Amino acid sequence: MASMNEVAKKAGVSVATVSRVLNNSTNVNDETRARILKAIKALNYQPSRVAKRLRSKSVSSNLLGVLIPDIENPFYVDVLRGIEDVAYNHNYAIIMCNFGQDEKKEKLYLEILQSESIDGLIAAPASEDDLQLKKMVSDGLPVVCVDRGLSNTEVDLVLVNNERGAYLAVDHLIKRGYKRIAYIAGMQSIPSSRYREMGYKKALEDNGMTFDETLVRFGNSKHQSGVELCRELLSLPEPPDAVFTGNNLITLGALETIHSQGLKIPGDIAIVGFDDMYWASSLNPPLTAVRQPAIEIGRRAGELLIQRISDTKRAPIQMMLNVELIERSST
Amino acid sequence: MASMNEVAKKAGVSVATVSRVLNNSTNVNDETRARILKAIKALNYQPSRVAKRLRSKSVSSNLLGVLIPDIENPFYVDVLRGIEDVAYNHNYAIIMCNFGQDEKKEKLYLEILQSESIDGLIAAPASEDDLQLKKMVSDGLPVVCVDRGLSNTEVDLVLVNNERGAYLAVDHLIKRGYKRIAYIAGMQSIPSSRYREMGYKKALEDNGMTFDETLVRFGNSKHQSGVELCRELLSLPEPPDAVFTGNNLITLGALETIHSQGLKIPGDIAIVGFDDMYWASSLNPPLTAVRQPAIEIGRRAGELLIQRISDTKRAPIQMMLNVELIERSST
DNA sequence: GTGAAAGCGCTAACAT
DNA sequence: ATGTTAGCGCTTTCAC
Repeated sequence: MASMNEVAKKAGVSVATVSRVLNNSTNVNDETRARILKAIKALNYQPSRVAKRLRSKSVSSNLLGVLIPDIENPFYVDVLRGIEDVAYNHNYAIIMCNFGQDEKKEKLYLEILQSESIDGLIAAPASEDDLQLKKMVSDGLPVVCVDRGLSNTEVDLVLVNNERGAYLAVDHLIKRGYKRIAYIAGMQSIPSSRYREMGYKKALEDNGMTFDETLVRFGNSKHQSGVELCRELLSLPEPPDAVFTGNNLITLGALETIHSQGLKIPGDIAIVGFDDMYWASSLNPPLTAVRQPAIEIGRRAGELLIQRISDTKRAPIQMMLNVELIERSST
Repeated sequence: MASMNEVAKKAGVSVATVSRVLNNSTNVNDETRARILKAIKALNYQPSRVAKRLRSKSVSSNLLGVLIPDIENPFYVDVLRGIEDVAYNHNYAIIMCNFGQDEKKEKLYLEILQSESIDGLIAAPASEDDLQLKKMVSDGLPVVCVDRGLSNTEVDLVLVNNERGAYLAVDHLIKRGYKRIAYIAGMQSIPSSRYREMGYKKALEDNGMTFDETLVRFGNSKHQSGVELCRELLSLPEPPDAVFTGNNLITLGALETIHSQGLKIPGDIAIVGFDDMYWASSLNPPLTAVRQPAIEIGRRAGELLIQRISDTKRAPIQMMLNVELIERSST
């Protein structure tokens, strides 16, 4: 890789001038610029983003960090796509860190990200009380959270009205006549799991139904937890007649259990999941689900971040996007 | 962020010594080391990976690039997870670039990756003739390809026997009595699409069936192409009685079309897809599919890459992993 | 066993 | 309009 020095030599100018044509581009003779451009072309020169980043924290070095809990979850894949969309348009590269719901891994990744001198970070932290992340925020790193925020810390945040989404799902189930509605939740430490629980309870309450705590189970947000918790629920003396699942992966897991037991949906048991998938209509049966606009969440987060990078002072904003219930045939 | 200089000052030594305890760790007085370690702790010091990278190409700076065609495709997500697994274990961070089957985007990403001074790259290039990537390889960047290689260029490559996978699928269909078997392929420029076509043809031939070119359609490897090409096929004067789909996304798209037309699977039409998904048993109907060990592909590629980084000379190796046909109920 | 100093590729004063 | 130079944080000779 040719360096700026070589370009300068070839064009018979100093590195400063080369840097000028590459950046501000003001104040440089047309003829000189042409010569430099020619040298750049000839040497196939590409500026080193690394040197640039090392040199100045002040100037944007075009690197973003993305920290997500589980790349297996299609929801986060979509969020990622949204982010990537805007990153690409602004010439940012992305360091992607998937911590797989593992806090130790998250910690290491946060360190790496910091050590890489990223310009900004989009994160869905494992916990609201993540000290390390909080510190990075207070140290001035531009951060925007998605899906979950940080307690007692002002950060940009984009998410969805989780309580409302759950309410929609459970209320729908009740209106269809289901009486024993279970909730298979994700990790209890994740705020969205708890907001969804609130929506679940509220729907029960508003419809004059009593809350039965044996019907709600928290897991680890992964596929396998859906499989197992659903199995537990079904083997209850008085099993549920409907289940509301806390995310994509759990839904798929629960479906697996239900099918393996030869149960009919919705004849024997109904199901509505949090998180829609475009192929949900090809599931058996077509799945009724609460849809979050995942790609848009990612896009908004990306825009917010890029904006914050250039304006560190702006007050943190919190965007709550709409959810909707997509009714298909599983209820 | 504290710098090495500050640590040195605090410990009353020179940066060289600090660097020593951080790296080789040879030849440094125990008492001095203790003092330095203490200073590091006190300042919460973390070495800058950026400075390290800038300083020496010789020493590993722990950054890997991953270039994939489509993060929406669960196959690549799994490959990515495999890579990430081994990267994490070796303290490498990953710059993830998803070019979405767009060659222009791929080009830009390749430039960025180079400019970031990555230690190595895992790529599934858009084309076998990717000049830019070939150049990076010949310039000495450690590269391992997954899913698709590079023509006339020696690179490590890990993939699957695509021809065999397709053969398995189509032969299975024929043995079940299907007569008009269509193939909805991905992009024709992707080698795997063509190898799968070869397997398709071979199975036909081995079973004494004639090849009908109206039954094979190439698309862009995305979901929508599955939807549309399946629709075209179904509206043929003499529609197929079975379809073999070229990847995950296409399968889901085809399923969507079949369901929307109210057709029964496998009564009206059978389907077997390339690429299995763990939730394929929850599809309607449970899908028969050719399984590639995606996570393992990623893991192997990661190992190969890390190995190559430390030994640039080793002869390129090509790993072909096994595929298997998972029979469920869609045929 | 430890320090001084050069230099990786770049930007940003400051000079001219 | 262009050049000189310091310095970002680190590794690595070469001295001592």
